Amino acid sequence: MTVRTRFAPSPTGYLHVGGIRTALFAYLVAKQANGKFILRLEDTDKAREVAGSAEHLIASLKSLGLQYDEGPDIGGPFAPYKQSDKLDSYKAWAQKLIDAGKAYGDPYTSEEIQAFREKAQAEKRAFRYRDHRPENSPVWDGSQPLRFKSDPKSYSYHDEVWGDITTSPEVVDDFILIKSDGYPTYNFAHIVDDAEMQITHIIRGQEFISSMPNYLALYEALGLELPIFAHMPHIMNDQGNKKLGKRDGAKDVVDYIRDGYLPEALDSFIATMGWNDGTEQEVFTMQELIEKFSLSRVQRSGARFDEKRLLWVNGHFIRELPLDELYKRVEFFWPESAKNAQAAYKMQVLALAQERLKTLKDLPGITSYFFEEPTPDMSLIDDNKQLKKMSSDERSTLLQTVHQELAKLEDWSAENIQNYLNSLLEITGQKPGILFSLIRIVTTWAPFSPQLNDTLALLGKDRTLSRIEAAF
RNA sequence: GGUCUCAUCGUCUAACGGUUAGGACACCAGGUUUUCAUCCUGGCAAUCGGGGUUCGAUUCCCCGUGAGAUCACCA
Repeated sequence: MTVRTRFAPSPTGYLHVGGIRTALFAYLVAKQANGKFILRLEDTDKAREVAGSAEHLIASLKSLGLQYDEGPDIGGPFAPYKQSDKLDSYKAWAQKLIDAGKAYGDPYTSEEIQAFREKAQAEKRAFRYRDHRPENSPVWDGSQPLRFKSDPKSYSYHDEVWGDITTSPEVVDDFILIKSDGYPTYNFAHIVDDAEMQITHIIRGQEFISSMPNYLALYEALGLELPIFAHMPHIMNDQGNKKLGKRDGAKDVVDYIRDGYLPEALDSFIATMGWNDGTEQEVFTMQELIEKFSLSRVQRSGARFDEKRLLWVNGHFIRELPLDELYKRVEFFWPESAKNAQAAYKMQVLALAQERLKTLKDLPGITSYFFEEPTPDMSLIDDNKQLKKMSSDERSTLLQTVHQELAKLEDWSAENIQNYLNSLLEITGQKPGILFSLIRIVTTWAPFSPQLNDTLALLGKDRTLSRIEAAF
């Protein structure tokens, strides 16, 4: 049997790392079994729907390389992949339940139900709809909610990450199958869809565990075979006291891409929050994730989101990238002033910047002086332990000597510059800490830069000399 | 409150009865004749508490404690 997993978000907003992790795991399970990964839009709550979010969800998945095999925009053998397009199908399944006496119309108004709920609360007992189940419910005409007629009993099932779970009878209740607006609830629709779409693994967030008894009751009533269940622990906010949510400022995953994070870094980082392969490997390529991932090694406790670690993983992947590949990735991250620069020159700049990048967005900050004349910042000299001791005259004299000597240099290669720089130490009688720092600062006016000889070589003789001269 | 669940360095985690409790991030120190980064070396740092079971518990059981999820005509 082909493994078929799905990611089934509701189009009510963006996707943060918690949501994308569920999608990633579902993707990995499908791919490692040579199966299919399906995207299904659960848009049954018209009030909460946010315009454009379906497109945004799709873009988010794609930006992390989670390409699905079937989905609302690309179709597939079980189309449509959008719940609002298949209302008739849910009605047909509901009818089976009605015919079997397993579903009935709910005669109460929501105010009445609210009153029941408050009464139960006041009496400090759990509210259950089925305690108020009407004797003779009206024939369901679609204008009232359709409820499932539950049979309180204990259920046992296996969860790939939580193991064997047994539920108690009191949590089974008469939940709503179809709302009075004609749309099915998640509780009903997802079961119908998963069955129709032949989904083999239900991989979703932990918040659904508590509803499992109701789902199990429904599978039973519908005569459906149980798929494999795997509930993912939540990713927690950085205080570790709550599941990560949009209210805590959980970022949209495409914002990470925009901020210069690599998709492969995000995938590796997200996968290793709550999962590891049992070895000491810390980062994984997508290919490795597909090979090594297993639901049974998914952690049961929620992991906290640690941005510092993400930053490290990202830097790691940036350094691993071949230069020409990195060049393609940074296309939109160059400083303004690099716009008209030659590709070959930019490539050389990038080579020096590569190991310094934590995110692609850092690029302008560490390369701008290769493309434009830097603005002198005297605090760099004043704050330097050694340089601040020199008078400006001494500094000026030293720079003039340096200028004079470097002007003689014919072969402006990094290697030759290094040799020459070394002899300059003898000529001037200065310590490297003073001489090299000074040259570095006046040629870049940046708090840090690559190795001096590389920097000067790339800057070229003319620019180097004129920047030194400007600092006399 | 009911139900379900979780608990190892600050953080992410390894250990499925026997280890000096391992790795990584972060942090600190040193090295790579200047800075930043990289890289290398070293350091700091953990089994929530209490009872059992066992020759031996991070690991199994019980009780606490703390934490999370959920209790909608939301998904």
